[in-house]
Amino acid sequence: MRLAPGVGLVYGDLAMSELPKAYEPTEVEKSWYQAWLDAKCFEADPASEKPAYSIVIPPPNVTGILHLGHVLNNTIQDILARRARQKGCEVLWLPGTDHAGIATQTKVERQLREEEGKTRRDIGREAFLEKVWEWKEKHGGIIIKQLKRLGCSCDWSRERFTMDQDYSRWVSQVFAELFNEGLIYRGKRMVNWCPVSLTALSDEEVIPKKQNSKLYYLKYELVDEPGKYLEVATTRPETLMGDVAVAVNPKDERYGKYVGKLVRRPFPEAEIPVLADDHVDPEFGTGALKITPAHDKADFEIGVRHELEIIDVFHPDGSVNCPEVPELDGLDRFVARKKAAAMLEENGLLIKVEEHENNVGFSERADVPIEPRISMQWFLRYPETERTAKAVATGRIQYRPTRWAKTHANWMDGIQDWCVSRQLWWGHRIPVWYRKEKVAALRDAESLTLADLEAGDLHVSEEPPSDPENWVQDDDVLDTWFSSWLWPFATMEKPGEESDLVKKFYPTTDLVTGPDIIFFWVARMIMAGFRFKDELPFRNVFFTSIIRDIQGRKMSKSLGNSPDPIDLMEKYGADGLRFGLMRTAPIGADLRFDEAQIEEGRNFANKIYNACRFRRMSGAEARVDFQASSCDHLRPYHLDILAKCDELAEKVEAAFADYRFNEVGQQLYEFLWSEFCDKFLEAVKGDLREEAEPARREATLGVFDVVMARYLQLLHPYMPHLTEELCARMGYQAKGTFLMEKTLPEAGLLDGVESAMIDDGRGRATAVYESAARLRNLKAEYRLAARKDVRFVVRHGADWLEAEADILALLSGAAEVTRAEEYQPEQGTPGAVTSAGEIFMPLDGLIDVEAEKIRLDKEIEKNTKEVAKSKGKLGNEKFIANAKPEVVALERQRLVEWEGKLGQLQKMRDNLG
RNA sequence: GGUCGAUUAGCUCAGUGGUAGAGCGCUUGCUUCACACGCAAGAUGUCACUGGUUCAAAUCCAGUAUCGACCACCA
Repeated sequence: MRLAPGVGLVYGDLAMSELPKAYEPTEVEKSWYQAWLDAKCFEADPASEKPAYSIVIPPPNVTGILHLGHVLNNTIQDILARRARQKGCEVLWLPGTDHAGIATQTKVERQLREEEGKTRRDIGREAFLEKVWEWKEKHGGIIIKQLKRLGCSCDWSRERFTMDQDYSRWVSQVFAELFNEGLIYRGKRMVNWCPVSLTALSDEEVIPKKQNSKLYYLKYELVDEPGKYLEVATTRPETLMGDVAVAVNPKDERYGKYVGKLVRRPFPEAEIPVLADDHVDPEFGTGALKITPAHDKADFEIGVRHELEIIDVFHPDGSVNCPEVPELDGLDRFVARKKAAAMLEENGLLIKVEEHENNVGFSERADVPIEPRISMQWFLRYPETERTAKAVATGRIQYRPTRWAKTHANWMDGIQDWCVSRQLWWGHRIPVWYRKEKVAALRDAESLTLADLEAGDLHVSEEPPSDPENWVQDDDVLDTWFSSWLWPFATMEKPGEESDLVKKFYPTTDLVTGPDIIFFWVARMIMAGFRFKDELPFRNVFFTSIIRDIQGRKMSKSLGNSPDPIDLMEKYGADGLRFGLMRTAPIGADLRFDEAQIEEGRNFANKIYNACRFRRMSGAEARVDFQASSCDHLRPYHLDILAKCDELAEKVEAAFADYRFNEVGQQLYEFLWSEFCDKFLEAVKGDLREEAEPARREATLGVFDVVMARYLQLLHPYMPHLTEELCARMGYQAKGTFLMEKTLPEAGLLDGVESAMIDDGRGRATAVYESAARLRNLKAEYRLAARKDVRFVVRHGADWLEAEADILALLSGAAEVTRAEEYQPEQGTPGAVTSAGEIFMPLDGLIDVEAEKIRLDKEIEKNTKEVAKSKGKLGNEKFIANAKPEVVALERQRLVEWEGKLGQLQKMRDNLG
């Protein structure tokens, strides 16, 4: 049965008291999400008068599936968005997905291989791209659906994709603009080449990994002095065919005499020079370095300095390309390594092999060692680096935690040009066309310049040439991040027109993302924002924790240690998952995921649900108009919980202001469980019975409702579905309206109530709660915890004792609590000194006098220690002089309490003889 | 090698000068008319180590150890 949104959404006409004992989130969550969508609650109105609040989602890979990192990240964004709505903002949370060049293409290629046994080249560019689009249509919606399941309040009417037509136009236009400015250029450079994906990669896509390698010591014969050798050490003997020199440090006295001489490269045989270069470390290996400019970044630079030849000995796929050495030609580079070493050994040129740990750069996607390789690529010299560095350094863009600003600064400091071209097909094709008859020359040109453009041989623009038959487009596509860096504004408007959306919502307010993509994305977005909108793209960046497994390992598919969030949601509810994760997620440190945390979230949802269920058993009509200031029957427990609720609102506000999401969660948890349920509800339980005095009953129902209604609103950003459900079901929210759209009132629940009355009530409530705990403890010590017939007798009781005696009895599980100032306890009667008075538990001889003596002695000892400690402090002149006045006052008060209690305990003890 | 971070109960984590905390787990007792996804009571800590500053340090400073991240790398 599906009713109108607002009331009885899921459980139909069942009264709350007839509901299942345990909260069942699944259906509730789905129904409310649909109700919000139907009512267009998430849609942003650029024409709104309200202050703007905006976030753009870090777009997940279009074919990706939800993992815990997404859950954490998007829950935080949803909390921010929902909280902003409650604070009266017009909220735009703009969602979308990223085409994720290599990742997606790799998946489709794998499918093609598995299903049809073909490669992308077999079917051609056009057919392949069709397949990718098909794949995107089929799998692209998954992560979006999963985000909806989580409860994300994104404006789905504005969902974007980095390969949408308008978005693509932005990418091309930006490319053309930067080319015209000379910031984008084409050149033959040493790049990180992935031999599996067959494309160049940016430095950021290379992951250094520690490897146990071998260091081969080999020797080159001196041409002039046959029989004499120069020894070198290398981890890569398979590149030997590309060696064009041996380098030594100019300061190295051992080798000075060899500089300028020739040595013999064994295969293919050649004479190569020995030269001096500062880069060489005399301490490492033999102090002599073989130079392979084609396959090592440092060697390449040495090669440039000494004008050496570049000999590429690999095919793009990493196999050896060296017909002169048929033994190695065609072998995979790792096979060739062993073979080359064996060949050296046969010739007596291998001296020794040592175990050696070194760092090898791996391709992020394909997870194989990258091959440094010379190739023709497009590069970008970053724009606006100074403004970007400054904006972060000065805090104009606020990084949280702030220490990431330093990481940002370090990267900006040593920033290298960005290789933006990829030899892939899935992505934004580089918007460069070569005139047909000149294409060969232009493609091989060492550089392309504006002169080529002016000569009409080159076309660089977001618009294809009008006479396409005369042109050939560049084969490469752009790095995925070359589109992502435009995300904050390219999602909001078409190129060349300022949209209402941008006017209202740009720059965005908060960005929530992982610190692992500061370089990939965050820093680049700032540069793009400055360059193309002349404005920073966001004001705050909140970096989330990285989620690890319980052993501290990164979550990864291959380890199988990454729980499926959908399973967790089915088991614990989306709200349970959200709350459990948020309550423990540390700010600024890694999070070790433990499913027990999520279970806690579910249990918490159940607790709230049951508190409401309990309330509903006492009548369906909600007292939403209840005013504490005009109620004559407020009891201490009412005042206490109302005050705590107001305090909660303040604490939550303060924690939100600092983005301390775990603290918000903790405060919400403690209030409901420890204060509201354990104390308040237990104290006023009797008032909810039908036979209770009507005025008391009304007051308690009223207080319950206003506190719960306010509480649910405060909790809403964390547990949106549950709170919406309960507000509807409890009648706190009028039919057809939504909690999620309700503004958070500024007024406190106790506004208008005299503060003296509040203080008096809270004092009593606190005394009752504390005393009850002390009495329960006393009962438990005498193994009477379960007995309900215990009577307590109070001496020197507080003046309000009679008024609260029934509650004290209820909370301590006693038959009654009575005042008797002249009471003389029998020898051995256990007792406790509490803020409500000296309370005895007469047991008519059941108690062992000696046992009670021991118990009291222990307590006296403890109190004596505290008194001594406190006296020591207060007797210290420097403490009095230096400590804050309130600290001293607190200490004085404490001492008085300890001393009073100690005296009373002492008297009790004396009575026992 | 450089930078940054972490080290608090068996576990996951709060706590940032002034009485060591939460949840889970553990022990004991409760089928108490909201909740066993629960209630009550309890045990468990040289706050990594060594110095220093201070009347007072888990908290501030310096150093040490261990773990981790990032950056740069010696082939």
